[in-house]
Amino acid sequence: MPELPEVEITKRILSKHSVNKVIKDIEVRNDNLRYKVSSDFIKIIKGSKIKKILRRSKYILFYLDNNYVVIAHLGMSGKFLLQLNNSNNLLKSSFYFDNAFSKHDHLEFIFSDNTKMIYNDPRRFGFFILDKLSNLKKNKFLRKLGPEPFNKIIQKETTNKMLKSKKNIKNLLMDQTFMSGIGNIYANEILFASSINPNKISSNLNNYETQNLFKNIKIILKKAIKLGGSSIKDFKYLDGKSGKFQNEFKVYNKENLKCPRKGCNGIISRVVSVGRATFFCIKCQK
DNA sequence: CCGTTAACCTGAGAGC
DNA sequence: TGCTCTCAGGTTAACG
Repeated sequence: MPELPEVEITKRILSKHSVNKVIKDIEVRNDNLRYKVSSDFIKIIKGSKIKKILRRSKYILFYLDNNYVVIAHLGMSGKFLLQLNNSNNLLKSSFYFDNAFSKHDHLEFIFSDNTKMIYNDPRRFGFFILDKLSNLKKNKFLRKLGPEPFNKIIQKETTNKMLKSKKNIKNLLMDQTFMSGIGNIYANEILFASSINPNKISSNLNNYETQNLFKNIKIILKKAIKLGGSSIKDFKYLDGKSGKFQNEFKVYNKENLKCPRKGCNGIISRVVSVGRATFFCIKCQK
């Protein structure tokens, strides 16, 4: 489902409702996620309190008071639902399908105040693993992640890496070891904003293009977070509201439409690169 | 080491 | 209606 902005929004909403709650019990309805939910998952978590929830790249980290951290990834279709005490309805506090499929509610975290946090994931590409707080930096998944896009001090180092890469720039942006958090939608939108052709080989970018690209990475992601992320298909969040950034898409899913750039009357093309739909204007993205 | 491909999985929508 | 086909916000093992 989600890229950095959507995961950030999910994290914020979960933080608001689940921090400082004690996990009374966990019901694992289906442990067959991308990685099998470990057999001691319940044992270790049960009775602990969620101290804080952070995001790293597209991962959500639940810091427990027993020195363990739950590392969750939402894959393509994962989402959280919250069931609050004072309501019979699920608070639509994360991305969900309107006709939520209870058959894909795989994990249910039951808090001591009887509110619930449910993990729903039709495609089951998401996963939950546990690690000790002291081991977090060495964690198999977290250790290979590239820097967060908002990290100011890494730009020089990242630029050097970019100028050495023979990958095309779109695939590089989506490479989580290069920089973490950008997925298919935002890679397309960032490159349009930067007037760079997604097929351009990274090492061929000039100084202006790299500077401009870094600037637009921050602008686009910040704007997306501000607008509550992108809700495509019928994903919604927070009391049934949708994210609003999908209304700002310039090229994603805009095949054959007119290029929205002022003065450019090109047509948006769709090509497939590394198995992912790539949208761009051949006229103004060089 | 590097870059690309296939695979993991379910559901929606298009076309017949 | 129902079948088949394609596509979907991600990651990674395996391959050349």
